[in-house]
Amino acid sequence: MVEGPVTDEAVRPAGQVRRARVGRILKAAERLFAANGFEGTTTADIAALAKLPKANVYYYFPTKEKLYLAVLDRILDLWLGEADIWIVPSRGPREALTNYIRAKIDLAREHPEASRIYASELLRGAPHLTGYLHITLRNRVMVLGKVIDGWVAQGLMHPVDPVHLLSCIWAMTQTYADFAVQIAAISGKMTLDDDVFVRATHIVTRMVTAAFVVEAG
Amino acid sequence: MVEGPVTDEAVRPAGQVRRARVGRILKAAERLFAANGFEGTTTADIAALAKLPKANVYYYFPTKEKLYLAVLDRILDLWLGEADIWIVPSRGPREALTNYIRAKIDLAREHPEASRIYASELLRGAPHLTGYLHITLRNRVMVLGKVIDGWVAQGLMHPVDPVHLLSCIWAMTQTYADFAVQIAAISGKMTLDDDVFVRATHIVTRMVTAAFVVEAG
DNA sequence: GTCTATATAGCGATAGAC
DNA sequence: GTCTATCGCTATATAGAC
Repeated sequence: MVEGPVTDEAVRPAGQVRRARVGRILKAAERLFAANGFEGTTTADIAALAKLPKANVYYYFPTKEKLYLAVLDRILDLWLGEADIWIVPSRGPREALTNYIRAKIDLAREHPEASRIYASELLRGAPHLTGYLHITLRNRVMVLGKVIDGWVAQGLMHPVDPVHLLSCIWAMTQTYADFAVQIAAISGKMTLDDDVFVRATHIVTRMVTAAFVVEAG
Repeated sequence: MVEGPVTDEAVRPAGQVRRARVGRILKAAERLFAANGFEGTTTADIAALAKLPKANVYYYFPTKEKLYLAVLDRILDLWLGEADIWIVPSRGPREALTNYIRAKIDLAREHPEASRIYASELLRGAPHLTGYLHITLRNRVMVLGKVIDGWVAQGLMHPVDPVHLLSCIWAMTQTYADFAVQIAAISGKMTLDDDVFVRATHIVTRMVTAAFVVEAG
């Protein structure tokens, strides 16, 4: 209470070290959880990849599970990010869906490890995502569904169940992250290159628009 | 060497016990690996679910990994099973793809745990499936691709890269097994009922045929 | 062939020096 | 705030009785 700035000056430099190390730990954890799953990853591995002593990891994250939840939180922020902004009534369904699909494919290409952790969580029955799935995501789907229903009512789209349409779009776009090794194998490639993502964007867009977007004119 | 049937009679009943127990172990292991992953499943859990002492599991399967590989082998047999028979030149693409998609959705509904174990394996980079992916599956895709290319050459289909078409079909059909909890959550259901699978079959078929099958007449 | 009892290793987590 | 050394537990795997 004596001097205001004291605590600030004492805390801020330490806070920067903290931020940097927490960031390193989260990044290492994301890589390893994506590659090996929760139980398949050891805290020693995470510490080694982050180039920190193991006990230091426990200083910032009291348990392995808390660390995992922190990783998951960042992923949900990504997931709830930009793509949805395209689905608004003012755009036609063709433009909206085209851009939405492009955004989702970009996400799969730029954050494949995030996608894999999310997929792992769903495969296991999503024990840490019940609130997210039943409240946050469900509300999002209902909002997007209203927009789609509106286009249907205007005769711009053929009738379609938004839940299934969105599930299929997510499945197709995320498969290029989650199952990349299978797609690479059947393509005879070692890894997915830009060409694959360009073609993926086209084919997914084509399937969705051909099936549900009413021809103009 | 004294009597021929002796060994037969001595061995066959034992062999039947063996088959029954091995079957119980494999079934329990499949359930648990699907729910918890390889590292998340303990041999004690498997033994308990199979209602056998733990050491008995080790009698039939020398290591946990060998047991996992046995489970995986059964899944690959399922995966390489019936669906592909629909993709033959003599049928038109509409009939072929419609039945192929129906078969894949049926597989997802009837064997969701198998699908989840396979998905887990791909997520981890498929360390146990390199031969399957690069040889067996790749050959299958090349055979199916030839049929599709043939339909394109005949003007029955619009040009399409078979690798992407198949990847998208697999993604959409398997998502109803792998990510069932997400689809249930956004639908406001506790579990996926028959209605969901019927709609799924329709929407996936519609997307594929609308985009790539040339209109008859 | 079957099962109990146990060896051994590796992991999550912590105590305590600095 | 940071790190070394270590604890306690759990899980795979086995030895050996029946």
